[in-house]
Amino acid sequence: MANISDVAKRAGLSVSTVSRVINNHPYVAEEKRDAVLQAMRELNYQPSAAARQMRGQSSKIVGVIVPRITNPFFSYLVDEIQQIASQNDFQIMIFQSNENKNKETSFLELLAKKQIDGVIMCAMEQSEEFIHSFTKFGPIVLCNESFDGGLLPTVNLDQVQGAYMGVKYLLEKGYSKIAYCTGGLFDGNGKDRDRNKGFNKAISEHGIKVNTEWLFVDQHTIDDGKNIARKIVSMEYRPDAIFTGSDEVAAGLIVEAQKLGLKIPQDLAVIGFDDQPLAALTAPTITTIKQPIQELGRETFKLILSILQKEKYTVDVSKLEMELMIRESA
Amino acid sequence: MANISDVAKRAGLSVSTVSRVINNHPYVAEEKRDAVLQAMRELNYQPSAAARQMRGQSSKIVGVIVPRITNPFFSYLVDEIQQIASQNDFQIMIFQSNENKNKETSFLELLAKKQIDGVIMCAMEQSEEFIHSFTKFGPIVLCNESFDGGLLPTVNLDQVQGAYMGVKYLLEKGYSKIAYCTGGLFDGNGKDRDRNKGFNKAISEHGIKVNTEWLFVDQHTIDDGKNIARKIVSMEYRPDAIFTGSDEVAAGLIVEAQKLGLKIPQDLAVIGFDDQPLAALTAPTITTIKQPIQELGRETFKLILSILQKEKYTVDVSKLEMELMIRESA
DNA sequence: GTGAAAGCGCTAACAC
DNA sequence: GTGTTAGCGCTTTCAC
Repeated sequence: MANISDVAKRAGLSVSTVSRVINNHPYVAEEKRDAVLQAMRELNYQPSAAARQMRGQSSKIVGVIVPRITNPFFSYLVDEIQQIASQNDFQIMIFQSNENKNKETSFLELLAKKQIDGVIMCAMEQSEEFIHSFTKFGPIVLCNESFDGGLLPTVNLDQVQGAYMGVKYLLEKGYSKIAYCTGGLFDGNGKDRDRNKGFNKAISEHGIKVNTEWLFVDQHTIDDGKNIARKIVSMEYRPDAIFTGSDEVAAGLIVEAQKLGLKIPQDLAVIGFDDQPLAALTAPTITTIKQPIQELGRETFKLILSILQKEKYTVDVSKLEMELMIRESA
Repeated sequence: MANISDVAKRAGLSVSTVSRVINNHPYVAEEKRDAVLQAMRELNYQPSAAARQMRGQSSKIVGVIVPRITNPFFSYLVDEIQQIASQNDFQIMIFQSNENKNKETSFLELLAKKQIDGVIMCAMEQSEEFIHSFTKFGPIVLCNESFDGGLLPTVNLDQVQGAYMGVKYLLEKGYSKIAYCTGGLFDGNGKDRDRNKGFNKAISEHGIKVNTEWLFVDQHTIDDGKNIARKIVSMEYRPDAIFTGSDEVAAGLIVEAQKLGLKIPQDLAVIGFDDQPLAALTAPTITTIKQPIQELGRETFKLILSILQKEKYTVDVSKLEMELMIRESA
């Protein structure tokens, strides 16, 4: 593999001139620039990323941490981030934390090792302080997640509004015995606390109370949804609607509930979250909250890019609105 | 950020000794090793990946090219590859070719730039010779795709058998007017040629002929499936079953065909491919061919790892069997 | 067993 | 405008 001095020799010039050409520096005579370009072509020269990194401290790679890439929300998000990164001449390195603290840490260490320039976190396991301590090695931006401390730059969708919108829709349609299901816990901190807030807001505005028996926490999968269906069917006093916080859970719930004799939405209205493709494929199709994934990905990447380039960038929040997709399940 | 000589100074030893410790070389006195380890800890030292790469020529990153990560088949495959890579202390870099030759090329160039050690290709756009020309920079392994030339090491599932299995099942159930849908073209070369072969084999063994009107090529998405449903409904002479080669296409087809008044499977039996989660969520649920994605990912990574480490590895083909998942749509 | 020193390929002062 | 050269942080001979 040819290196920079091979090119210099071939072009009859010095390595610095070659370097200038590679890096698009001004003040190189047109003809010499051409000579260098020609030599590069002839030798099939590719600058070594490793060497450049070592000098320039930049790898042109941004890391992206997701809980699991097989979750369509994240695969679409990663898709979007990758597209815009590639437009900006960056590669992305995807990492699945699998909700495991140590895995997350080992990935953050790539920042310290200078293998990546920055990290976009779409999931966090460690504490805010711990994660923040890695910012001395490079920028870390949170995507669709946040810490209360506000130590880290964040691009967030309005989850309060998302949940509020869905629950309010149910209430306005006349449902009043609303069950609620979340991927997190039903408390004031932790994951999905904003959605909890939105749910509570809609409920209390309507002057009704939360029935704690109808609260399902830490629910994520299709199978979780099926389990919920079984539980609901076995209840004496049943909810007439459920806000699930996940299309997968909603799908499993719908399939199983119908198998057990419930009519959707007559006996039980169901609202999902994300507007995944499957939401339009079940029978009945799923009414759901659509998150602006594309804009979320774009804004997040633009934000980290601006930090990397030491520019200022203000996230355009107006693009990040949730949308209620009304279908058949509610 | 501390570097190797900071560590050396702190430990009162030379950089070479530190380097030996980092790389687990023998012949380092126990106490000195401990001193080094201690100094590393105290300084919070992380060896610079860039510098190591430049010397050692290895980045511990394997690239993976997929057409699109949002396709569940590929997100599950990538998931699996990532898990096993991480067990072997490798990172993976995912790249979406989006069926675009230039994008593919720009990724292969990362090999030349030594940014990645090897490439797993789950999709190919350029010619076999062109891709093969990059192997002088590092190993390239094909995953679930192949070229006829056999220039590149490949891990393949038996697609002939997969399609044969599905079509034969339809024939044995008494369907005889079989439509066929493929993501590639219906020819002897190109993508999905093996599935075509399997389809032809089953059909001709049964002594029937292919009706070219019932052939749908280049079909991938849910919407494609819906279109096919409309076309079939508008036909005077309709097929009574269809092998789709994709769960997404099958799902779209099922939803739309029912909307148009067809009964599935009575009027039209449908077989998908992949056994994606959605196959169990539609009504009726989808009979489909399950590919051993996990094993495919594992074997592919093991193969490229063995080449990287200059060891011999023979792919265990017995693990790579397709499976017919019988549900309701056929 | 350990250390000194020569690079790996590149960039960026600095000198001309 | 262009060339010379000193490192970036690391590994690896080669002496000792």
